[in-house]
Amino acid sequence: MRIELSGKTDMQPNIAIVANLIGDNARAKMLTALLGGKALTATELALEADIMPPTASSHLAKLLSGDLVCVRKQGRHKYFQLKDHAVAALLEQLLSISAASTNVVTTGPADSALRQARVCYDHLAGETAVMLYDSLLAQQLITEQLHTPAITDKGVAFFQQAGADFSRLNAANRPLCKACLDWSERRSHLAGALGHWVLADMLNNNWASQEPDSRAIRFNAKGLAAFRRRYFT
Amino acid sequence: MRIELSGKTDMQPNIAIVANLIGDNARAKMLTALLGGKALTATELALEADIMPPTASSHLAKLLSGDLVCVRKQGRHKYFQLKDHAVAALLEQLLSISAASTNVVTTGPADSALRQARVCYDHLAGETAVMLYDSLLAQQLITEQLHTPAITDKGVAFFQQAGADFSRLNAANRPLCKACLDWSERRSHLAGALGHWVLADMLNNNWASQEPDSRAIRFNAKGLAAFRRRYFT
DNA sequence: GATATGCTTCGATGCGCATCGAACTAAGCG
DNA sequence: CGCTTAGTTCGATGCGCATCGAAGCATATC
Repeated sequence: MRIELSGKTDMQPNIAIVANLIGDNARAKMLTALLGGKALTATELALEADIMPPTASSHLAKLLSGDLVCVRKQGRHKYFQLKDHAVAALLEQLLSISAASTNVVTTGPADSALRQARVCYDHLAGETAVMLYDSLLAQQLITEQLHTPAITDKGVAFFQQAGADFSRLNAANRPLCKACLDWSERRSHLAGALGHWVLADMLNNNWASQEPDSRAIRFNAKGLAAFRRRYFT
Repeated sequence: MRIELSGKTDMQPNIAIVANLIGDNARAKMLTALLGGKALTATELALEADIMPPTASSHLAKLLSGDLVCVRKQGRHKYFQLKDHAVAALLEQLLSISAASTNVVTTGPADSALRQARVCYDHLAGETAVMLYDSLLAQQLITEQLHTPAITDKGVAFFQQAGADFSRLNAANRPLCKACLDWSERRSHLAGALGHWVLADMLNNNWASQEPDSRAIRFNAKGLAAFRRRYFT
């Protein structure tokens, strides 16, 4: 019969609470693994910290309630990442003091084609998709808040000129813009109706094709040029 | 004599060790007390942390071996202070995160005084310090690149005229100019040997004084005028 | 010397919490 | 509708460590 964290009676320095969260060996390993910027699943983090899944789960729950990490659910996976830049900065400070060596996690398969571009459900994923997402953000064709993207007026004009029919896109019973967490890059790429349109469009234009028996997308030379010309300033 | 901590065989993240040191709330209280910049004796720290001297002694031994504090012996007194600026910066980072997480209302007068001007280890922090930093930049007494400040020739002349002895400042085993991130303002202020000199100078001139049992700095009327006259065009 | 004060070491105690196995829920796959 | 995999909850266990009283040093003052 314990009082949960919400009922912390004494206003003790929360600095101790935060530090104590990082102060556990297993949790520290998880956090340093997350410092790479990539989102990792609970089991990957368990592996990284050399502990069993139940233990990891308990630790992650604490890190969540301590606002050091956040989580994005996707299917039966839960991807964890550092809450914000302040947490990352804090960890870097700690590292600079303790001068520790970090072991980096290697994510994703060795298949470089898959890594570069592939189909994710109905939209483009992989390194190319992540770069695309970043470029759309940089050109302010979309904006992002709390990992949820939205199209801008400028973006609507841009995609209309490219041939997108927003009356149909909006009619679809699904969000127009959605962020999907990339399997190999562990970063956001564009999903939703608009993400689907981008993929369908590039396939229709014969800029690229899907390899048989694979999710890999292979650009042809002319198509890659056209793709770049359109989306990368 | 124990060699436990010194004999950490595993190259596991020392980050956990350091964080764990801060993670105990008695130790956290001591460290935040030391963030005030004053060297404190073991018993004062025990009082600060609300523990008995034996407990404090044990904690201080750990903080020492963890290189978070250092000690100066004088007679039968032992004065403790934070080891270096990195430790102070780390603590401020922690404060900024834990302050954000709990975000209890309370913008009381005590808080606003702290927000305005306070001691950060050995230099001035808070709104006033941030404004000072900006003013020094605007007058080109210092320059900044990638968040690392440096003094200009004009700045050297300025501070020399104000009474600073650069032969001594440079002799100190620490950088002359350093940027410290302010937790309340989220912007840089001046640290390093020069930052220390500025604080020491204004205290010596009786422009301001440090409130007892607090990190807050309170200007008197004449001092504030003098401070403005010197640093703000 | 004697006495007081600052600090540390020692030993005993007890709470906190990290850990894991087993059982359970959730989400795909066929 | 089973089968597989991801993740969580639960209960039991045990180690770590913060804590304090009492005694031991050390350094002062008289």
